[in-house]
Amino acid sequence: MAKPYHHGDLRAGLLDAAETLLDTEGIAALSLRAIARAAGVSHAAPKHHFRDLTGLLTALTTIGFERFRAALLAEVHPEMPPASRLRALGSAYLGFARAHPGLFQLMFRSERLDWTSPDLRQAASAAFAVLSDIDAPSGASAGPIPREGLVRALARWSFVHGVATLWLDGRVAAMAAKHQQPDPGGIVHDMLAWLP
Amino acid sequence: MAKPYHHGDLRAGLLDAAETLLDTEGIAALSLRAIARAAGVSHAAPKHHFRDLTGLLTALTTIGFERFRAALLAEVHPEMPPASRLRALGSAYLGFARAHPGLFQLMFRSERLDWTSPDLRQAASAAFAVLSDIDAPSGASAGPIPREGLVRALARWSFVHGVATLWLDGRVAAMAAKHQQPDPGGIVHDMLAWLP
DNA sequence: CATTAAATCTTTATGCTGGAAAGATTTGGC
DNA sequence: GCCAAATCTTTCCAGCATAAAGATTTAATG
Repeated sequence: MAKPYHHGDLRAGLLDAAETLLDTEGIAALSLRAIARAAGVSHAAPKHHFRDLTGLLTALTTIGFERFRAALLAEVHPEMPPASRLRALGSAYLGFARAHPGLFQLMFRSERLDWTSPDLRQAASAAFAVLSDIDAPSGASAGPIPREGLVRALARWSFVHGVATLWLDGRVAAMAAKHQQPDPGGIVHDMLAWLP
Repeated sequence: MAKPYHHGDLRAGLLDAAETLLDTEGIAALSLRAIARAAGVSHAAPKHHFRDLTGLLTALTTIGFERFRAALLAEVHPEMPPASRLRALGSAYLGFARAHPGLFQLMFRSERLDWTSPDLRQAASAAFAVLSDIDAPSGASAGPIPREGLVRALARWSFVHGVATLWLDGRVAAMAAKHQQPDPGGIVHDMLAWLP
């Protein structure tokens, strides 16, 4: 039996291939042609499912934000005291960044995303809501937060995000080496004590 | 008088052209050919001054880190009380990111840099030293910092860097809009109060 | 000053990329 | 069974990075 003309579920196949490629070869290897090759189709086939490379990466990133949100929610439980919730959330944020560095880069530092996509916006917004709703985790995210709370939430987010970014970029390791500290991972863990 | 065969100082000309292109067209427009065109030479001319595009961008980024360091040092004065120094430094960090977003992106989120370059490493290290030396600004950066201080310094750095990153990416504005707050810049400013 | 070596820039070529257009094949509605 | 739509391939164009070879200018040496 030769390869059938129709793939079956090329859309999912392309997203799968893209993620595998992202994990194995890194973000720079994410070309439309390479993804199509990995999925076993011609380089023009993706056109019918995604407008262009940006469209494909935007879809993949949307999935990434959904997984990110799930990873955060999995670590936060309503019965936890607020301080523990905060620590758990920060730890989950860093854990996701470390477990899926390629996806994390795509989500936060890619210039090839279409941020006008409603799906992407919604997924990203839902993930970030987990962070800002930490003081009221009982689904009270209906109304807008007052300015003070927003500033606090953004400060927390900035801190954890900064840690994740500098860590993934190897700055923490470089700094630790420079000051003769052997355990960058432990340092990152200790940094969470400074979470606002 | 026709265009002379030799440029005179093509190395500086290319770096100039690259920075102009970065400021006007954004980081995505930084192709070797576009830079060469802007400098008025053939696309193979840069080869003699930089090994490849990575080499050129690495040199430009090195300059960026030197300017970054100068911008930080310009705002910090020994006679300031430590708390003021900290605030001033954070403010200068954000100010640089806002004033030179393209350069900032190149410095912190580009995959096309050669981090084995001694020049780049030295420039980056010197810039970061301004941040970690804040508690002892009198040039006492000779020896390594103890672990506690390193964690604290990295925490501060992570926070400011996270703020800058989320700000430049438009997340602060998006979050502010979602919660009906009109002034993202003011929010960013207020976030600095949470600096560890 | 003349000659030669080195430095600098251009031309040419290869192979990758994204994207558009047109053709081939299969599926599904009628 | 037939036609339209969906899906995939082939072909084509332009831009990119990089390498190699050639042209031109500068500099060094005698």
